[in-house]
Amino acid sequence: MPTERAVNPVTGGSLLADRAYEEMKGAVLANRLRPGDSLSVPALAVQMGISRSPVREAVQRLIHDGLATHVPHRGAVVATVDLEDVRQLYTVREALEGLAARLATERLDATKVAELRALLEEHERLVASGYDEKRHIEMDMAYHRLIREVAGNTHLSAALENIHGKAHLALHSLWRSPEAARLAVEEHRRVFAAMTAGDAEAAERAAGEHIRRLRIRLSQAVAAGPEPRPDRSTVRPLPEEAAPES
Amino acid sequence: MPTERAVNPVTGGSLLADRAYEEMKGAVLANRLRPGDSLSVPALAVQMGISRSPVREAVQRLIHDGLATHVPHRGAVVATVDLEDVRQLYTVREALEGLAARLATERLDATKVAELRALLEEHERLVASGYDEKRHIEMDMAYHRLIREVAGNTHLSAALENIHGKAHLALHSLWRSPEAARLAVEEHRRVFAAMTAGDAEAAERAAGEHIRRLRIRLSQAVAAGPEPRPDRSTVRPLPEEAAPES
DNA sequence: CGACCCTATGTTGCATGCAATGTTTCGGGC
DNA sequence: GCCCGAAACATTGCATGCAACATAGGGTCG
Repeated sequence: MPTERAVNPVTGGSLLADRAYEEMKGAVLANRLRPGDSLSVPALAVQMGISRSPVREAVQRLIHDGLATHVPHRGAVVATVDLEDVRQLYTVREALEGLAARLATERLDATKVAELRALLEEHERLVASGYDEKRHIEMDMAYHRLIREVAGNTHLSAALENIHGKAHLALHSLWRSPEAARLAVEEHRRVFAAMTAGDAEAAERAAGEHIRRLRIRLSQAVAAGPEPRPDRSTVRPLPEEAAPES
Repeated sequence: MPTERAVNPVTGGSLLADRAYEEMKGAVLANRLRPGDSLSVPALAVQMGISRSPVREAVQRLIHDGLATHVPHRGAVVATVDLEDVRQLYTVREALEGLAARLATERLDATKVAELRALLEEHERLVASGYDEKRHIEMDMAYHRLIREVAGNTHLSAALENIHGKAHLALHSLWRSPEAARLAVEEHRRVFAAMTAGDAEAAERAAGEHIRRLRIRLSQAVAAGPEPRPDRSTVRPLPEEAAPES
């Protein structure tokens, strides 16, 4: 008995399944739900006050995205990414980001250059003025997103977006570092330079190099000592950002 | 009231949703369902003698795979791929197949070399002895599949598999050619040579080149005169391979 | 003859019931 | 105290009902 039904503005925007998906995905990417946490369809349905159908759909999408795995009779669990996964993920990402940078270089126009520069400079200011994990990640993602948008290849974008999601998940459980943020921006700057110089080959190399270095730094950090990860397996209420109880 | 229920051997093998998905995917890839054909959930459910739930799930997976698109209140339709899609698809595929070839080269062992050689030679025999569209496509897919299997990168495989599906769909609606089959095998042979020589860089280049040439040949063929494609939009019974009515 | 409204039809997304199946736990026997 | 069996429990996948909504088609009125 839903108190009120979300209206469907034709282009499925606020369908329950979508909202459930977005909410859960957000929780996973924001590390509010951690690898190993169980995703019980019935429990989540009750929590969100909706039926199991849309929740089931959302969970299946998460699984399809590689953000969760399906454990036969124990509900789905948030995916656990190990170091090998990360290596593989970044190997693919290296090739794809390189390609994106090359394509983007060939399609760059003044408007996009300005947007890229603005993003980059804001990111540089951010990193220079202390370390804000959340903001850094946002800026980083925005930068890469803009590049693949400029590249203008639907299928490349889709593939990259998948990789990004999983990579993001990996970062959460394995690593975080202020120093890395600085290096990331520096490397972004290098890709930007090659792109605005119109050198597609160099842009491709720089972008690939950026991801490769990311992978190496990540491996080293993990080898040195992985983040402690408290193991929990029970369902908790989705930790809200700040939720007035209704 | 299903006459009999498919048993679930834990590792979801013969679930109704899976079977529906496989059946529909097969129909699309085999061109029995063509771009533009409508996929009505209720109709398909009746056809297969199951309820709408698993069918709905299957259709959503197809959409997620890019093999179908969602038209708001008219049911889903088999995706239509135009030339631009193909170009984009093959651009990405070029990078990924190249990467796969490089990785595979680094992990090759005697067993895999033998398997590759066997596949290749069978393919050469096939092409030399006339043209069998179906068999050619099978061999081609098997070859690429084996390479990405040897490459041993889960996420790369997943990405490539997606691309493959859509590319396959594109080939059906746009193109077929005996000459192309010959060239494909020849280029496969070149990749194989580089791989067995242990030259990962050359393998990557050869694989990329293979896909790039494919893309070019495809574009030219389409420009010269696309295959006639009868437009149909009604739901027909899934054309069975050879179906005794029950 | 054309524009318009109104109904019939088809699709969609959600809720819910249910049987099969696997897991976990708890109690009893050794 | 430990092992084994059984029942309670949770999850799963499928079937089905249903109300909202959109489109198409036809009949009517101007």
